[in-house]
Amino acid sequence: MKNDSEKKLSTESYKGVRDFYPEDMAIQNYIFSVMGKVAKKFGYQEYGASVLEPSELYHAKSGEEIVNEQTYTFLDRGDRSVTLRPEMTPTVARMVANKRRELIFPVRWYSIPNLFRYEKPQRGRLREHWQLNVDIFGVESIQAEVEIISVASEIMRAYGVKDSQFEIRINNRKIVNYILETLMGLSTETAGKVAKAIDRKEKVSHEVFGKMITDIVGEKDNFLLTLLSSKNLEEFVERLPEDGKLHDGIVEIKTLIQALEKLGISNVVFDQTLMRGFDYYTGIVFEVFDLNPDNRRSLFGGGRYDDLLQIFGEEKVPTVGFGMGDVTIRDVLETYGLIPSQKNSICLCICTVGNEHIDYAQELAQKLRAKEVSVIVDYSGKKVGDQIKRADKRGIPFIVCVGDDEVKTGEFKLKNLKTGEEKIVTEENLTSLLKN
RNA sequence: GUGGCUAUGGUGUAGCGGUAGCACAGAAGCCUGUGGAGCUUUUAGUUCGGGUUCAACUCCCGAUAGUCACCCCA
Repeated sequence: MKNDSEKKLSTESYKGVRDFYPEDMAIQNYIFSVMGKVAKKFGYQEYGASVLEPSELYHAKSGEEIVNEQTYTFLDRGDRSVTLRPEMTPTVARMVANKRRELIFPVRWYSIPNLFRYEKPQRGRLREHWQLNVDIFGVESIQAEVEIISVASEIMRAYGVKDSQFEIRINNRKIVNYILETLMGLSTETAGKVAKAIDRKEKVSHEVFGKMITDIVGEKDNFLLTLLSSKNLEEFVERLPEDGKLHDGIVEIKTLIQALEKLGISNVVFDQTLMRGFDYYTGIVFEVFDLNPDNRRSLFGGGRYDDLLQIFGEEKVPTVGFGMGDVTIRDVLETYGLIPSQKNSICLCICTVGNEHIDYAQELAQKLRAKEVSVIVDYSGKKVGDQIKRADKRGIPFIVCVGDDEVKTGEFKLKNLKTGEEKIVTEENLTSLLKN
């Protein structure tokens, strides 16, 4: 029981998470439905899993720091360490590894899980978000990249974003890794730092970037700096030394660009500074980039990670996939004005004139519902004018009034609240009119 | 995690060391079988906790939340 000294409960949601009121939920559902529709069209099947995973799953792949400081991790009552999933990839890798011998490869799967990270929230970076994950397992050839990038492109188009409004940037981690580790002889750790620096190249000035590299490598490296400043793929290739491994990497990029071009996807560009984080990518990486002049930014991306299932002691399974966050895409759709207005799911409001007809109205409503019409009854007892006003405010397209006359004759005046138009109808043709 | 900025009815906003205004939204009515306008009435607020002061929404400190930059970005 409450008393005056008791503090009122806050109506705010938990820090960093969102409430979805019906209007927001409708948008969220729209965003998800487009994702699902496109993924299914490409033959991807939906899967799901619990938000809870044993913490070890992330220790195996991610660094200790990320697991300890940026996840929701706690002990359950049986002293097991549990983590709210911060990403879906380990989960899906686990699921694939678990059924490795039963699955028919290539496996095409998608999911739209909610993910958690324990971070200081700010705009566009919350503690809970949803992310479409699309992955294809078991394809070694570049066709997997062609397919996955097609899915990504098709989703953007399905939202109504024009090809001219975004571009797909691609790079090949094979080339970068080979240059850093084999040609330059850097340790895996140092190469990682350089990769991260390269990823930031676009954000900092030439001088600062040069200094960043010099600081990590220990001396000024003109070869790397020149290579990274290449304006296009041709220039990049010219500056590369003759080497079979590098050649293979370049061929992959060229093949991919040509194959996508043939599929009508021509907004693909090579970007030697694209890194996509660091850890598990082993080949082609890509990123969908918003070309909006006011707000040029990376929207989402993915790539090839062939070594992932190894943490489960399984042999490698070549995999290509991407993740697409709901917050970013929602922002883009808002910016471009691409969120369709949501239709009210309620089709009819039955207004009651006098309380004695409420039962009749309820029965009528029930008959209409049996025919799949969404209908509510206004049994407030307020004046008809008020009932209509409320129905209109709710965005309900049609009303009928039920009073003495209607009960007697069985005829109703169906009123369209948008146009104000009224039609006299019987109970039978009420359904057919409302279904249109 | 580090630093900056912000916090006023449900929403959006004024204001001042001395009685917190406005607009929209909500409720009631003008109008007991047909709405969208108008008018009238009305509900509702200084994020929380300390401090300075005769007096704090205002100044100071702390907490919380939001936001921006950095860090990180699975």
